Amino acid sequence: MPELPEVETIANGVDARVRGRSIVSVWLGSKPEPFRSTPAELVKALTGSKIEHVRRVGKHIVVDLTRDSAATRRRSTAAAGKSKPWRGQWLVHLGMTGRLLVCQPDEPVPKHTHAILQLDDAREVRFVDPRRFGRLSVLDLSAEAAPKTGKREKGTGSTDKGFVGPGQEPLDIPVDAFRALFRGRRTPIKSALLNQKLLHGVGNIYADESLFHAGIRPLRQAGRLKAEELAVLRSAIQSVLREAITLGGSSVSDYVDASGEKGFFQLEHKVYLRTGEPCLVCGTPIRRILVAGRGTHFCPHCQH
DNA sequence: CATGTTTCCTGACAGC
DNA sequence: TGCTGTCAGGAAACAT
Repeated sequence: MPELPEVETIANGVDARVRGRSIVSVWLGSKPEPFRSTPAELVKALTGSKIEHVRRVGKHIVVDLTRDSAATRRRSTAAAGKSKPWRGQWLVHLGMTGRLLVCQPDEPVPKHTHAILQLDDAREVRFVDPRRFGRLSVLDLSAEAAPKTGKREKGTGSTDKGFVGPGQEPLDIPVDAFRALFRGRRTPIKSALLNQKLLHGVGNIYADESLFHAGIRPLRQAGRLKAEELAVLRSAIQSVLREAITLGGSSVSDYVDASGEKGFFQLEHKVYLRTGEPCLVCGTPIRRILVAGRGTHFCPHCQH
């Protein structure tokens, strides 16, 4: 399942392949689940737009778009010659099984393809998602300034600067801010790590792996961890995520990057999906419990 | 507000 | 072989 390292790998791969290209046409499938914006809004924002940049924010892929206002919009009544380009963003969340692929047009279109963007060099960006937990949406950043109150960002973290995600970036957060996230929380630290409104980007695999590296049990109350333990946990999260990015992510399930390549971090997993197998540090069998409805793996000897 | 529980989906896999 | 039942899990909706 795509978490921060997988999304980063995919976003970088797509960026390298399509940056600077324009979207000629858009096809959307008939299943409604993947569309967080309406199909009309998606088509309107994407068609004719230029892809300026593809990057990761939390677990989202953010595609920055521009379009010359003069070219496609009705002639602006005000300032005739010098209209600013329209700006928008395409947000892609891959959910559990989503893929964002850059393909040649003659490659067969797999089942569960929900969106195809045709580029000006004839290649296609395809969104494929069998389980349909993924989500596509668009933001109109040019319109953002005018509507004052009313539609706030409602936790999705969109501002006039565009999408900033629901929480803090695990790789950037200072240690004091990291500690503050968990202050007073009674929920298990594993649950808190999965809460995207606190840190965004960490999912089930990297929560378990980080807690193992930090030597902290997943059921410890988040607000009762010592300052030193939280500092260690933050470092563990960052080193695990960076290592995973370096290796191209974890290919469990059917994850592949933008060109269909698998990652290799799954070979480095110390606890995830190793239930009953010996801990690689002490040999104690890895235990599996359920926390926040998620399979949770830990070493009862190494983690306290 | 904080926290826990249910729901959405399909593919994979166990068991018969 | 092929059917049925179970399960996984991100995030939002819903319940407490």
